[in-house]
Amino acid sequence: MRILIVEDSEDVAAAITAALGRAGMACDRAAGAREAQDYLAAETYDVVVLDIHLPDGDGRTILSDLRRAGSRTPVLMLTAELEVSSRVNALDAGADDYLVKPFDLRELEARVRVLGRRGDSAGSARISVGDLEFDQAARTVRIAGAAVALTRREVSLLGLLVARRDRIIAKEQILERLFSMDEDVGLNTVELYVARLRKKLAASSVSIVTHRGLGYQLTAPDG
Amino acid sequence: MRILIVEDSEDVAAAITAALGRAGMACDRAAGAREAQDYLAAETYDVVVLDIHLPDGDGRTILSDLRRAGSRTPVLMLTAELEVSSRVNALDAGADDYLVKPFDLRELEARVRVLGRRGDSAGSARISVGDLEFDQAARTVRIAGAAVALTRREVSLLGLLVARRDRIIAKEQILERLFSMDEDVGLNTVELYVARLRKKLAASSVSIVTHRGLGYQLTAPDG
DNA sequence: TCGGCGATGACAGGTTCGTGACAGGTTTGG
DNA sequence: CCAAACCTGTCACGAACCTGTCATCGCCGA
Repeated sequence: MRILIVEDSEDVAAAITAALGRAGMACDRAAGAREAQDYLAAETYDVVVLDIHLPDGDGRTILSDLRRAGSRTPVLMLTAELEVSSRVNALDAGADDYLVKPFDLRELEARVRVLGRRGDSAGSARISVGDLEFDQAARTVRIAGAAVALTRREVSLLGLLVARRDRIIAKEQILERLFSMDEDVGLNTVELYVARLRKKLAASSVSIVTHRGLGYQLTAPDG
Repeated sequence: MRILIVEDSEDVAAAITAALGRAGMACDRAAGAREAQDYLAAETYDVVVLDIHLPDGDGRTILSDLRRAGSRTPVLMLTAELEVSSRVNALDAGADDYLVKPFDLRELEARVRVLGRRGDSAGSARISVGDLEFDQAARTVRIAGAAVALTRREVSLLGLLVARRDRIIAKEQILERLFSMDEDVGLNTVELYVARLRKKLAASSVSIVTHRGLGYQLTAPDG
């Protein structure tokens, strides 16, 4: 899951990045309105976390520009004000959700996850494919009921594959969803994690199929 | 378990904090309505103890705001009035329980504990995992029938783990549930208590598994 | 058969955890 | 009221583990 955080405060941005990163989301951070516009033009994000107050502009402007451009990317607004008016403003401008500062990081994480799921058609937090059960919230994986130990990155990768089962995902897409911008990582890394995941899922009925030049695909027999 | 106490009287608040603290609950205190709103926006609580009479507003207002915002956090109201009307008011506004002042602190503790359990899916006050029995009310732990001496913090930690057995709990989550706002404690402390708990539970069949970068998980063989 | 993409073992670096020792604070018991 | 015992949280250091790069080899498709 790829997240853009638009927030001028260094500390707040770092805290959000850390929390979401721990939840397996790849976060890019823009410190201002202009930077945010650039990122949004260059990349596709699953969710945008947008501070309403920015040094070089208003978050609502970014939001309405984004919507005018036809983007439906879910946006969660951060507002410092408690007034009803500002939250009505935010929702009117096209935000999907809002949080009032100061907020609980876990709540932010939960809401971001909810928004991120909106994009996928997969609704539930617990998904089964073949004899494999994937619990997104608990970040646990079971094969025929038996727990499998995965690392953070492996869980993230499996989450991607499970969310788009039977569909082919390009390696570049996986890279983008797994790593943030400032993690300069080679494409080979994706192959590596696919290999590691395959090894750990060897006992399962699902398998990760390679499509040369296209990407990877998670499949289950009869599925 | 994380508790918010909204009470203007210094003495009463201190007494409640002490009593609940002794029972292993991490308590924050808000002296007024405004402060309460801020806390509620910033943190997630397992239970809110809410005085109906506040210097800068009515507790029922806070409550109905909270419910309108979609929160299901259990709320226990404190009321000085004996009339039926006020208790109906409280429950109508969305309170889960109420107590009439003056009240017995032990009764308050018991009711708060009951409300706290509502949030976890774990219904009973006595839970067993493997050969381990955990009694939340008495705060006692037994391994195959033999009592184990745990400190307050150790019991709280174990309670968290037991309530979410088999699920992975992030270290940050544990920290938030174990300590209140004004206890500024490092993440390392969680690791420490996990270590201490492991030592004391060495004789048990359950074990606390570390998932690097993800959190801890309580497991029992065959289950 | 050839070119190139993907798979995989080995490894170094960095991060996260585990744990003993210690100091401050609190409770307990006399 | 004092002292002893105990609970608490910090620090520091070492160990374990995760991560990503490299290099090599296999395998697919043309």
